[in-house]
Parts: sequence; structure tokens; C-alpha cells
Amino acid sequence: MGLIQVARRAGVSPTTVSRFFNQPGLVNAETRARIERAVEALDYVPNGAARALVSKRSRMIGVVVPTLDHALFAKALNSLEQRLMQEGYTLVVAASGFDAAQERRQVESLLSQRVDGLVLVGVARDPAIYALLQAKKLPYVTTWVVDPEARHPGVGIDNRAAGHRIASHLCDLGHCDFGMILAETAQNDRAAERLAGVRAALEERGLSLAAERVIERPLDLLEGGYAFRHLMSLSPAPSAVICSADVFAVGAALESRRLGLRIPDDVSLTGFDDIELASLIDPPLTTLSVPVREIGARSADYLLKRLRGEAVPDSTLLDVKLVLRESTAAPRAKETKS
Amino acid sequence: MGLIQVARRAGVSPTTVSRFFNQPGLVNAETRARIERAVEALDYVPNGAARALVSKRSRMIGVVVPTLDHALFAKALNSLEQRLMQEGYTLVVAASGFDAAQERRQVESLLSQRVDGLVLVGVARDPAIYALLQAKKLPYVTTWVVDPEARHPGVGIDNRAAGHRIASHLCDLGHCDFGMILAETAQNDRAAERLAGVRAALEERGLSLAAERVIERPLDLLEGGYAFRHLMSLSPAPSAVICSADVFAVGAALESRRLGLRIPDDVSLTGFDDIELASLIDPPLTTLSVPVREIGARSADYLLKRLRGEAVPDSTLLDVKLVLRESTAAPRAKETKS
DNA sequence: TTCATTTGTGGAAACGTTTACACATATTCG
DNA sequence: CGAATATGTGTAAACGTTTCCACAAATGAA
Repeated sequence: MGLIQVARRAGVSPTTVSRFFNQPGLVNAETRARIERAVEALDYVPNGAARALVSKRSRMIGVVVPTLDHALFAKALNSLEQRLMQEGYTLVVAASGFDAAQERRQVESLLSQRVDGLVLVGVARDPAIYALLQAKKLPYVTTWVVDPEARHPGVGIDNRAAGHRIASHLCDLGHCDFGMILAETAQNDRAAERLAGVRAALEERGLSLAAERVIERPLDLLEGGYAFRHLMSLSPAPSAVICSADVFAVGAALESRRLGLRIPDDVSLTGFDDIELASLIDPPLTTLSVPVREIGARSADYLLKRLRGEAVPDSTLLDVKLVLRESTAAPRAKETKS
Repeated sequence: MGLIQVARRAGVSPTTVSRFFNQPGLVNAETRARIERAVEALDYVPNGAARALVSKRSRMIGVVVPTLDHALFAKALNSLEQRLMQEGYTLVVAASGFDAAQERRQVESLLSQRVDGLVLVGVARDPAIYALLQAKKLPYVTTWVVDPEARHPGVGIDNRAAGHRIASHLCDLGHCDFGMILAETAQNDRAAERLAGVRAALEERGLSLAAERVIERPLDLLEGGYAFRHLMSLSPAPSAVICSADVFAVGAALESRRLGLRIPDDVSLTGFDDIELASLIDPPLTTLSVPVREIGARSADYLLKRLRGEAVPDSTLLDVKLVLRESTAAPRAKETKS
């Protein structure tokens, strides 16, 4: 039911059939034709398991994302998959649901499936995972972030600098009262870094961000709306709300309409990621553009090169762009205390 | 570097170690403890390739989606993955990019990786794929659709009935002039069926949908806007625009604002899928709710059961709900010809 | 006590490839 | 013309599991 049957039918040895698939150049054109015919006739499909067992390469790349429920990770996966496929690799995916223990189990499972490389999101995770990866000498990349201490190869952006950038923009416009909506930092080092960057920018100007003005929520359009409503109920209400994801910002923008608040006249609003919707809502959202597709493609490239044994720079820091649209403006002149 | 080393260290035979993993109940508690220790000490991870080779089951399920660029498929994948993971299965994904030839290559690749089952989207595809699946006796499900002729097991909705339903709703409101925006039917049988359903509903009432009022576009927010603009430039402009996906409808809604058209006063607008955004835009979108997550979960269930050898109904037809929100209303009274 | 059953374990043969290594024949070169 | 080098092919040993079968010891029933 395999190579041997094909070999028999083509009147050659199994070795030759194997070569036919792996280094066709080495086999005589005529022989090649005979083998081709045999393959067709038998509907032969190589057995990846046997192949992986002996060659010690499965031609599979594993990836663990927090969730597939949001287009962001899915988009990155898409470009990852495309690149890998071009090179004959297959993608094995697992979704951890932002759960550290589950992520660990997933990684173990992927190791067991003998993936040739691994793509992870973020750098903060159960150290046991890194220990295992080290022990097995498995090539891996962390994505979206680049480990500041460079202990792990990564493809991503500087989330802290990005947070700094967007906060600075708002400060430059004259804002002093901020609110922030972000993903739960305990399970999301991207959000944590962005927050740190925002904080740093504010501190440089002698401003600060009170804890009750930092709202952590699961990433979700609705949650963005709730958080926004809450922030705007504080006194004084923030004159600018920074969101760690466009999804939050869009939710906030929709909620603002319900609250009768105008953006940017009453509040400035910023997002993060630059999803398609960001440019389409009213008003178009000022945001920080994250090269999602490139993250996917470059991660693939990194692993591919390592698997080919080529030298690769450990980390790739991608550029983010501040995209100025219409959701930010100077704050309203402060009413003088009566 | 494997079972044997663990066995040696634990002072048992490889067979016993194998049992330890596969039927722990059969091995003595004391022995089990010894093996456990050996496993820990050696950082042993079972070799899935070897396992698959001899057991003929890889514990991997393959899935080919058109794209991961849209949240819809990704969401379904997410629930699919969750269910599979619970049962110890791993998900291998490929994105065909709506390309039939590529889909075929992907399926072959998945067959080669020896997946135990396959999830496909839609039922229209290269017949060679079905032939191969048949020849290899590989369990598979088609999703989103249920093959009307029941030649293939499927988990999905009745897209035609759904199209019929939403068109009927608009007819009942009194609309006569329709436009439709949908995905390219050549590569998307879901869209094609929805269109057919709409057409059927109209015909029942003596109405029809001219070819130039059916706009096929790649699934994309922006495209929805362009198509909408074009439809509204026709004369007479449709009083209702039916979209085969919420993504189109949201794009259309955003565009309507730019055009100075009010929804539903000037045009009624309907979507399909009921994505989260649908309820949040202004006005909230009347749409047809598709149980995306359930499609994923049930597909997983189907395969899981088949792999366990249990009997399973060939097809699962899921309910769709017409979600009435505020984007549809009776058409404006027609201006009488002057 | 004897036989049958349960419980726990091991031996050895697959599974379908790849990969050294060897070898025969044809080609090139000094 | 002989030696060196390509070119094309084959033999046989892995790879790390599972699975079939056998078997010993402990337990239960008669």
C-alpha cells in the first residue's frame, strides 16, 4: 500500500521511487515517466508519518494563538499559511483561549506531532514551555512582540514605543486627561507594553494615568462600549481615550453616539492595529497601524530559513505607522471653574 | 530517544510504556509511578509520527477554508479546534484562497500528512477531490451547506431557504425594486444558493432581479460600499439592497452615509451571518443569523463520532434566524409619474 | 485441590519511508 | 587506452511506536 507497490509496478526499487519524489533530478527521465504512471494508477499518496519518522522532519509548522475569534490573529495566520504552503509546509494550529496552562498543553501536543517549528504569540508564558523548546532544540518565533531582552527570537513591533507614540500625539494636541481601554494585561504582554508606553509618554510630560482610568477587558466590541461609557462617567471625564485595539475603539465610537458625545469634539479616541473598519467608521479612526500580514509572512520566513540551516537575524522589529484620521483633535477649551 | 529509553529506565518493557500512555488502567499503579518518573526525567514526548505510522491514526483533522482573512471562517475554526482538542485531536489548516486548484493541492497535502478526517467549506469543488476522498475512505464533512442531493455529509444551513426568507421579508414590507451584493458565485456555492433563494422568492410574487442588479464582488467591506454606490446610481434605484454577507452590508451602510442616503428611509438594507458588528452599527442591521460556532462544533462532533465508529446522521441542517432590526422598513411611497 | 479467570507484563513483528553505502555502466580526459 | 568521474540504480538497516500473541502469577469458583 505504498512506495513498494509503486516500485513493483514501475519495475524499480523503492529507493528510486523515493528519489522520484525527493530529488527527481537524479532519476532518469524514462524511469521517471514509468514511476509517474504507477503513482497515478495506484492513487498513491506518500505517507507523511513514515516519512517524518525516518527523516525526522514532518514538514509541519505549529502555531498557538490566543484565539481565532478575532480577525487579527486569523489574518496573520493567513499570510503565515500562504508562505509556508509555497515551501511545502503545512500549518498546525491550536487556540489557547488566553489560558497559560492550556497553551502549555497545546505546545506539548504540537511537539508530540513532531512539528518542525513553532510560532507563538507574545513572549510572556509558562517558562516550562521555553525549557521544553530548548530541550528539544525546536526552532520557534514569538510574534507581535520582540523580546526586549532578546532571549527569544521574535517578529513584531515595539509595543511600548507604539504606545508612547500614540500618547505623545494626544499630548501634543493638548490633552491632559486620559482614559485607556485595553486587553487583560495578565494574559497579554502586547497590551501591557502598550500601557507602559502610554504611561511613559505621560510621565515625561508630568502627567499620569490613574488606575481607575485604565480599564482591562476581554477583547470585544461590546466591552469597548461598556468601558467607554464607564470612563466618560468619571469626573472629570477624560478628554482622550486610548484603546489598545481598534476593536475597542470601534465599540467606543458606537457607544459615543448613544451617549450623545461627539468625536473628536467632545472626546478624542484612538485605536491600535488599523483594521479595515477603522478607516470606515464615522469619524475615521486615528490609530496605530500594525503590519499584521507582515508579521505572519516574516515569521514564516524566519522559520523557513532556520530549517534550511541559513543564518537569520534573531529578531525582526517591524515599523508601525501612526495613522492620523479624524477621531483626534485638540481638547475643548477647559471650562474655567465657576 | 524514545519509548525504549523510558522503558529501560523504568525497568519495564516498551510494551508496558506504550500501555501506560494508551490504556493506563491496564498497568499496575506502582509500575505506572515508575514510568511516570522516567518520563519526567527524560522529558519524553511521544513520537506522533511513529505512532501514526503503526496505528494508522494520526489524531489530526484537516480543514481547508477559503480564507482566514475573514472572521467568519476563523470563528468556525475556533470552535472546531476547541472541540477537537478536548478529544485529543489536532487541527491542520490550509487556506485555498478561493482557488479550486489550490484546494485540491491542499487536500492532497493533508492526505499525505495522514489526517484522520477532513473539513471542507461548501460542497462545490473539483470532483477529483471527492474521488480521492472516496478512494482513501477518509471521513469528511462539508460545512455551511448541506448538499441538496445528499451525496456528501454536511453540517450547515439551507442557504437557499435563507435567501428566500430574507427576500420574502422585504417583499412583505412592500418592496419591488431590489439590488443584491454577493460574493463571487463561481467560487462560492453559499452565495449562489442564497441568490437562488432570493430569486425564487421574488418570482413567487411575479417580481424579478435583473442581472445588472446583482453585483458579485470579493468579500470585503470596501467592495460592499462600491457595489452599493453603483446600485444606487441605477434608475430606478432599488428600494432594498440584499447582501449575501454582513461585511458587504456594513460597507454599504457606511457608504450610504457618504451618499446622503438614509437607511431604512431611503433604502432598506439586509445582511447575512449576523456578525457582532451588525447589531452595533447605526442603524442596527436586519440580517439572517448563521450559527457559525455551531457549524464548527457540529462538524467536529460529526468527525469525532465517525472516528469512534458510531453511527451518525449524514447531514445536520442548522436553523437560521431572521433577525429584524432597524435597517429595513416599508419603501417610500412611490412618486407618481408627473 | 483443581480448573478457570483476571491481572499484569513481555517478545517480536510489523508500519512505510529515508538514507548510507555499494555498484554497474557510461562518459570524459590526459 | 586507462583512470577518473558522472550517472542511475539497488540493498539493507534504521526510525519509534503499536499490536498480536503468549505467559506467569494471583485470585476466585467448584
